[in-house]
Amino acid sequence: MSKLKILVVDDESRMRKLVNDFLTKKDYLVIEASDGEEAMEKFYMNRDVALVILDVMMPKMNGWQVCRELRKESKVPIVMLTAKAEESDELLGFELGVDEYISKPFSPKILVARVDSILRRANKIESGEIMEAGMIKINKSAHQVSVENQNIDLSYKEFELLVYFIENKGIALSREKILNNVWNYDYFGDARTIDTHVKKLRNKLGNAGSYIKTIWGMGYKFESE
Amino acid sequence: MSKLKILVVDDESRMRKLVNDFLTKKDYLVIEASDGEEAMEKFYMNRDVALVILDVMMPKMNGWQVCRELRKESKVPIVMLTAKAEESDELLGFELGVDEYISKPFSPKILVARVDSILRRANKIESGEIMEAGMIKINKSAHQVSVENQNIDLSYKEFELLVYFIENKGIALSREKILNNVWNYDYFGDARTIDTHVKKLRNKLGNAGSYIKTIWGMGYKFESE
DNA sequence: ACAAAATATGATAAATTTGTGAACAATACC
DNA sequence: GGTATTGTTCACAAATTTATCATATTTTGT
Repeated sequence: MSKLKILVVDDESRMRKLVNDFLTKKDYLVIEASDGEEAMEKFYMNRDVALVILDVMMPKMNGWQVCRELRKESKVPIVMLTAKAEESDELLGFELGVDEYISKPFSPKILVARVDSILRRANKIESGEIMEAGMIKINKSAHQVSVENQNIDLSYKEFELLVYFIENKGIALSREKILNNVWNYDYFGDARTIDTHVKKLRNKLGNAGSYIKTIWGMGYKFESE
Repeated sequence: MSKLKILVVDDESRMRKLVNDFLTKKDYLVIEASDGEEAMEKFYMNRDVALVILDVMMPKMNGWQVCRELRKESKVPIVMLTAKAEESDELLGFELGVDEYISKPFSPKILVARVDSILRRANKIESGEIMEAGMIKINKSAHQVSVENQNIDLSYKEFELLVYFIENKGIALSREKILNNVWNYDYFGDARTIDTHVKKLRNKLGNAGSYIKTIWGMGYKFESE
């Protein structure tokens, strides 16, 4: 399996280097950004980022803002680094969907341990990596999908699309958003191509096809209940 | 959706009660156990436990042992409570597959926030902010509306209109204003169109339909009381 | 109570959006 | 190079939403 990408955002280069070193030692691939804007750019360019480490105090766009922006686009796990351990800050963080909250100064070992823990929990690391949604089971590493324990064949794009749907279940997804995430962000094709893929996917999924709901005038939504 | 079960394991009944109270307030169903053996028993009896909160220091079987036992059986998220904040302990915890590590004394609010966060991540909790107005609940990201906990289907325009009303509740809105905000600003149609949409909305909202008040000679106003 | 004005309602027409099948293009596979 | 598979585009039918209009009902001012 290829290395997992981690995006480290901090304005202090010393801090970035420290974190980078420890994570690299643990065989992660680290991408750095020195401010919020750069972070968002790098994130768009690296859609397969597995986790983001975010400093709260930064110029231009602070950590909370970056967090909010990221959450509009993605469920990627977020670890916040903060100087002061204010309880209200921490609560705000959890509301925004922060996954972990580490106050400076921290032990790099702990940081790495928490990163490991989050990624393990997010099933990004090894562990068969099986996603379930209703009667659909997906083995991501084996690129295998089953419905009611019956294996089905999906093409590459169909598979990607289904995974994206399931990773964002319960969320209404516009065609634009789907294009940006499942296709490359610089894809300029017709958004209606999604319709065709959805049709095929629904067909191949059989009974589970109805999990993909059409939201008229808006896009699609996956719901397994 | 039914309540999520949380198993709280601690030998101090005072602590159990404290945690229990806060979690119950947040609408979780709490099961208590006062030592490791009882914890395992209760866990076997309640296979649908969504999360375990575990004190480290306990007689008979300490927290680490319980953790190990649980991990043999299940991937249920585990939160460890510990008196001392020893780094080595924490590292051991992560190795054992502990999801979160909170050192005493802790703020109950933080505990609840972390529990929420873990369950949200585990996809047990529907994510996304929810707007409420009287008996109406709106999950904007899911593009879903419920009245008295019963989901209802709204068309795109109806949804937009309702959101606009609720975002401006208590404020009298002229037709012109509504057109400019819910329709495109360059829409030159009949303002009477709104009447029709309001009618449909009131209809679909059922009992909550009366929240949309007519202000004669002026427009409409949303009020949920 | 009555007329005038405004809103509610129901039916219907118009406009949009989506589903679908087929053609075409790109890519991977022998 | 040829063939099979996958991905994209397009056109048209089907589905759904939205706008319009005529009519009924309600409100207001006198």
